Amino acid sequence: MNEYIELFKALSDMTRLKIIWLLTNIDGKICVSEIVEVLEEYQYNVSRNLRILKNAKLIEEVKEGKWVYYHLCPVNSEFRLLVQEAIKTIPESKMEKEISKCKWLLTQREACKKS
Amino acid sequence: MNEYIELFKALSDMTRLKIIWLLTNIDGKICVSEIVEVLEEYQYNVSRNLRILKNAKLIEEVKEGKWVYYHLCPVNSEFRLLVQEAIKTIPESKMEKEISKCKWLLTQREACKKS
DNA sequence: CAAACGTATGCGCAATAACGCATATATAAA
DNA sequence: TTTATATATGCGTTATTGCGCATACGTTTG
Repeated sequence: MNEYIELFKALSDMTRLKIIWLLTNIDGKICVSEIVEVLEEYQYNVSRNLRILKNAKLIEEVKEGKWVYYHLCPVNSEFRLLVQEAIKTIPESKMEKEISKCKWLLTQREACKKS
Repeated sequence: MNEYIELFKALSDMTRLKIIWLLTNIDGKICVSEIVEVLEEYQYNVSRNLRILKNAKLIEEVKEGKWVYYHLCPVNSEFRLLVQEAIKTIPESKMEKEISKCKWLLTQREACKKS
């Protein structure tokens, strides 16, 4: 049972749920400093919560130079799939400020690559 | 967002998840003393956790004489539906002892009514 | 190599949650 | 009306979690 408890515990924190919600909705990867800016949260808190999400096997990290990108783990069970679908139903209106800021950030990121 | 957090928090405790799992799987109501016997947990802990589940709007109570029966709340959102489906996928093997004992108890309850 | 940038983490404190115990309340049975 | 049964809850203690701060670590850039 502990895996389920750990998953629910990981999701029962505002910062962490927002991170997972972001990753679910942008359907891609995002790095620590981007999350920091999007959520307006201290870097050390974001890092710590990312670790908790990683331990709960919700996200995985990919290092790219001095950046660490995080993305959702591939779903490996019906249980996880349904929970992820549930999170997907959380309406954008509850996260409005964050998601718009995030989309802008991702645009910026693309712009950087091109220049 | 707080409603989602509260729901996940309610589910991130072993006793509470077991209670919800039981209610989901027996698809009916169950009273406090039955849960106490099934989960082999102190009565006051069961009562307290039932209150937390009730506050999270996961369960409702129905008083019948000196007994208080609890059952799942009717689902009122896509989110809640998916979470409930997720819990349904938690295999019986993880709760084997509890569910068999529970089924026996419910049989006993029926037998009591008839006699 | 030094400085700058991005990320992670150890430490200590404060808030919260869990739990054991005793007891209160409510209903039913004797 | 006393007693027994079922459930709930206040109190104090302990365990867990979250967070701010300082700082360490790793990579890149100058």
